[in-house]
Amino acid sequence: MPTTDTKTAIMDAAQELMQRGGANAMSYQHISDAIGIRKASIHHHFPTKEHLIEAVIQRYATYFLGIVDGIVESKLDPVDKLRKYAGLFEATLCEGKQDKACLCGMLGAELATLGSSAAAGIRHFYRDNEARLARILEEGREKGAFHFKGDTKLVAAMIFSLLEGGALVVRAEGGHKRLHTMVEQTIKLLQR
Amino acid sequence: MPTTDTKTAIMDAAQELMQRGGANAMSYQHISDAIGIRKASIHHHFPTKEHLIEAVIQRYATYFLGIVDGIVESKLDPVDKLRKYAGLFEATLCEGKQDKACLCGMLGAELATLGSSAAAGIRHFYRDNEARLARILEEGREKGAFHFKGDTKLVAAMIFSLLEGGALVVRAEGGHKRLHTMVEQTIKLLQR
DNA sequence: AGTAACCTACCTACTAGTAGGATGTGCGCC
DNA sequence: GGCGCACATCCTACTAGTAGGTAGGTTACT
Repeated sequence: MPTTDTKTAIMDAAQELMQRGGANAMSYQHISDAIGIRKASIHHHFPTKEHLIEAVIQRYATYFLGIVDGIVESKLDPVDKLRKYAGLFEATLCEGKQDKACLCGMLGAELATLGSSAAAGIRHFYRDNEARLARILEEGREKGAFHFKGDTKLVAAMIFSLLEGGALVVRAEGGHKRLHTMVEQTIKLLQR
Repeated sequence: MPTTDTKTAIMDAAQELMQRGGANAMSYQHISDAIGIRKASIHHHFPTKEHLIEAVIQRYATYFLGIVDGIVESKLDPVDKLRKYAGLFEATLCEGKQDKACLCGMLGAELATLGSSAAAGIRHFYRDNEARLARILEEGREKGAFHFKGDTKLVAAMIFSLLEGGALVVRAEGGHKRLHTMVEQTIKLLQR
C-alpha cells in the first residue's frame, strides 16, 4: 500500500516538525525535503495546511488516548498508573533526535493562529486527558494510595498542566530527567 | 522623547503579538500595521528580528522579576506570596484583549527556532523564577505555612511548570478563572 | 554639518496553493 | 487475453502574497 505509506510519511514528518518548533515552523517545503517528495504532491494528500494539521492532531489524539486508556484499565497500582501516564510525556522528550514536546502542548501556544477545528481538536484532547487523569486519581483515593484535600478533577487539571508545561520548560534545561524528578515530587505531595 | 516612545511602542506591539501567537506569528508588517509606522523604520530601531525578540525578552524578564522580587521581599504571609505570584500569570490572561500567556512560556514552545541568546534569556527567566518560588516555599515551610515532603527546589520547578503550562492550557477552556482554581488546589496540597 | 528618525522603493527567499501533464494501476468490456 | 477508460499518484512549472532585510533619500533637531 504505497498510498497509505506516503500519507503516513507526510504526517510523521509534519508531526515531528510541529513537536519541535510548532505549527508555524512546519512548512510543506520542510516536509518535502524531509521525505523526498515534491511539495505539490503533499497538497494532493492534504489540500491545505489546515487539513494536514487537523489530521495530525486527530491521529495523535487517538493514538495517545489509546495508550492512556490501556494504562487506566490496567491492573497496575494507581500510583504506578500515574507514573506510567507521566512517563508518556517523558518518553516523548527522549524520542528520536530529542526535544520533542507533546504535540498538543506545542499547538496550545499557537492556538490563536490555528483554524477552528484544529483548536477544537486540541480542546478535546485536553478535556479527555484530564478526565482520564481524574479517574486514576479517584481510584487511587478510593484504594488509599492517594491522600489529598480538594477536588479530583482540579488535581487532574493541575497535573495535566504541569506535564504539558513541564515538557516545554525542561527542554530549556534538564530535559526528561528533570521532568521525571518533578513527577516524583508531585506524587509525594499526593501521597502523604 | 519621541525616540524612546517609538521604540517602546514597537516592543509593546511585538510582545503583544508574541504572547498571543508566538514569535513566528509576529512579523514586522504586523507591528507596522499595529502602530502606524513603516516596516523599514522598525529595522532602524531593531536591525533584525532576533534583536527585537531579544530586547523584548530582556525587558519582560526584568519587569516581571522586579515585581516578583517585590512580592518575595514583602511582609505578606508566604501563602499569600504564592497567591500573588500566581496572580501575575492569571492577570496576564485577562490583560487587554485577553488570552495572552506568559511571554517566556510561549517562546519556550518555539525554543528550537529561536536564536541562541534569546534562548539563553528564556533559560535564565526560568531559572530565576524557580529560585524566587523556592525562596517563598522555603520561608513558608519555616513559618509552618506549608507542610510538604521533598525538595523545595523541586516543588518550585513543579509549580512554575504548572503555571506556565496552565497559562497555555486554560486559554483553550476556562481562562484565568480556571487557572485560579488550579492554583488554589495546589496550595491545598502544600498546606495539609 | 552631523546625526537620529523616518520614509519610499526595492530585493531575495520563502510561504501556501494551483494548473496541467506524465505515469502508473486496477477494472469492466469485447 | 488484450483494449481502453477512470482514477490515483506524483511530477514540473507556475502564481500571488508575505517574510526579513537593504539602499538611499527626506526631514528635523542640535
